[in-house]
Amino acid sequence: MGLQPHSAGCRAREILDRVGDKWSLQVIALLGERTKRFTELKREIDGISQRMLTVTLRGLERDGIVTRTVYPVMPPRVDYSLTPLGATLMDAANALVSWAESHLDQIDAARADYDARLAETDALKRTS
Amino acid sequence: MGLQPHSAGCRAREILDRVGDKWSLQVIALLGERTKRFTELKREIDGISQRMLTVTLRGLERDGIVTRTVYPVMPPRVDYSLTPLGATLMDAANALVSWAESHLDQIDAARADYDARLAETDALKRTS
DNA sequence: CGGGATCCCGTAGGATACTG
DNA sequence: CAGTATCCTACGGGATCCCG
Repeated sequence: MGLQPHSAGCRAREILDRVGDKWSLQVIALLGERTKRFTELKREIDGISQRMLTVTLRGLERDGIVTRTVYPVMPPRVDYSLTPLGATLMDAANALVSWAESHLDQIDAARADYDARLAETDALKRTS
Repeated sequence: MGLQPHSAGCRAREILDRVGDKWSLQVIALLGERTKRFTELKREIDGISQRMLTVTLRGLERDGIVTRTVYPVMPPRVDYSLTPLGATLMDAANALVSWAESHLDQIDAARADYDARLAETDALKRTS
């Protein structure tokens, strides 16, 4: 189970192909709170275009992660919510988010360190 | 903690920016087995170009997730291995991989269902 | 309001050739 | 062996306009 040699690559790929894009996890997170409308999501996700919100929601709906409910009224009203499957996905994603919250500072430190060493190396090259 | 409303979006983004790319998780998975050489990784990761393996490894090294050890011999020899930080990331990623293993069939089913309904709807349109 | 249709661009990433 | 250097293309995704 888990990150195994042979199967891991492809399985990990498959899931990242679905939720590894720019917006899916944010949509899932917000729908995890409660059912929301299109405009509500758009307002809460900073920087998303309506096109990408539509595309993202369609993809999640197709994968059975969110449900889409259309009310035939004027003006139109569409509700989105997480399916049970979507809820389990959100739980799994939490592990990564938690990891991020507790280790991102270490990554930032490692980066700064790496960049500093690199700059130093480059400086030596220019001297020679 | 976890996938929370406001912080979730950005935190989730930050981690996906680092491991959400096409190859990082596979590299991490393989280095989780043991220390490996460049060519070894290239041989085991199907479809990766040497350019992308280099780029991926550099990024992971910069983020403190893998270490790079160069032996000054001819021909060159470079070993890569997971850092402790990288090991914790691998553990976290396992949650997603496990989820994938147990739910990907549900997603495939949902997709087939969605596509079938869509084709049906389109057929009706063409009739009218 | 909740999209669909177009146009457009930046960039991730593949193929290939060269090097210490 | 383990890269680096170019070149080039596919596609994710933004901006804009239109429509029921």
